Amino acid sequence: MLANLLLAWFAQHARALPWRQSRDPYQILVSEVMLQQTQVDRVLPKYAAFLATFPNLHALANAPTAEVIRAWAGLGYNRRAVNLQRAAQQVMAQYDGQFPRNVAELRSLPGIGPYTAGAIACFAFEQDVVFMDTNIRRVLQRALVGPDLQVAPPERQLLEQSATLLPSGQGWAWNQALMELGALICTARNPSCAQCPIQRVCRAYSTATPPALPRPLRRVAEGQREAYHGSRRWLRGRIIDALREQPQLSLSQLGPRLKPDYSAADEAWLRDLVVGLERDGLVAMQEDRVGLP
DNA sequence: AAGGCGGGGTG
DNA sequence: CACCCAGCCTT
Repeated sequence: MLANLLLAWFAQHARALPWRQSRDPYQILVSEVMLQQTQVDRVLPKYAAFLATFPNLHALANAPTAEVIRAWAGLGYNRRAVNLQRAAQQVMAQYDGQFPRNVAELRSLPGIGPYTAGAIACFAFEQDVVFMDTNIRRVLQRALVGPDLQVAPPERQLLEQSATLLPSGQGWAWNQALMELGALICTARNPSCAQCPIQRVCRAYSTATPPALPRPLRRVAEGQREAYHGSRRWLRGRIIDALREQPQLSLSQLGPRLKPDYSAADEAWLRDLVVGLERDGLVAMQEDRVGLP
């Protein structure tokens, strides 16, 4: 019953997202990696541009890594760009350019974990496999367990239930629909239970507690708003951004772009950041100059 | 089992 | 501000 309700709703309300129109494993791979911890709305414009620049596996595998990192601007988690290209290169080298179809082999590619391997097997090759992401987890927990997300069943258990509920031959629609419901209706905050197609069979709905009262207004602490600004993560992002514009920079050129009062005494600090980026394959250093690889 | 990794949007 | 977002990798 749950599956029937969910799939009927999905057939009516699914967004026409570009990666849903494709079964090309390369295009699916690109979309899934971009969507790791990144919202659909932010991915959409980058996705089209990326595929225009790197239309197929061959183009991506053979591109300068610097170009791939540039195409990743605005998406965050820049290591994903490096791993995506390495995955493309590995498919070319180890699989003769033909994507492996099973989850275990997909899982061996860099940057492809349990979720993405399942998603490619399902969304590109239309296999009846189950996997977990933040939307599927929340939807299944609410529907099958109840409203309290604090008492989380083991991941394995939710996956088993998903596999049991999955209508044979419709894995693609089942997983897409779970994720779509989580994105549009069964949201983390303020879910739209009134519009929910599965409310009749949802444990969280039948035992739903009234919506929490609005939080008391916090005092706006203007002074201490920034914890992220100036952090290591932020600095790494600034370095990559600078190198997207300027192919090569010396440390003494780079430093002032991160820290207005940069001096020679800061070089060890800056070098540590650069070494970290180098280890991630995001920059290359030669002599005293830094650049995208 | 934790922490690191980007960046922007939302309540 | 705290939280959220189609996770993955290293330690």
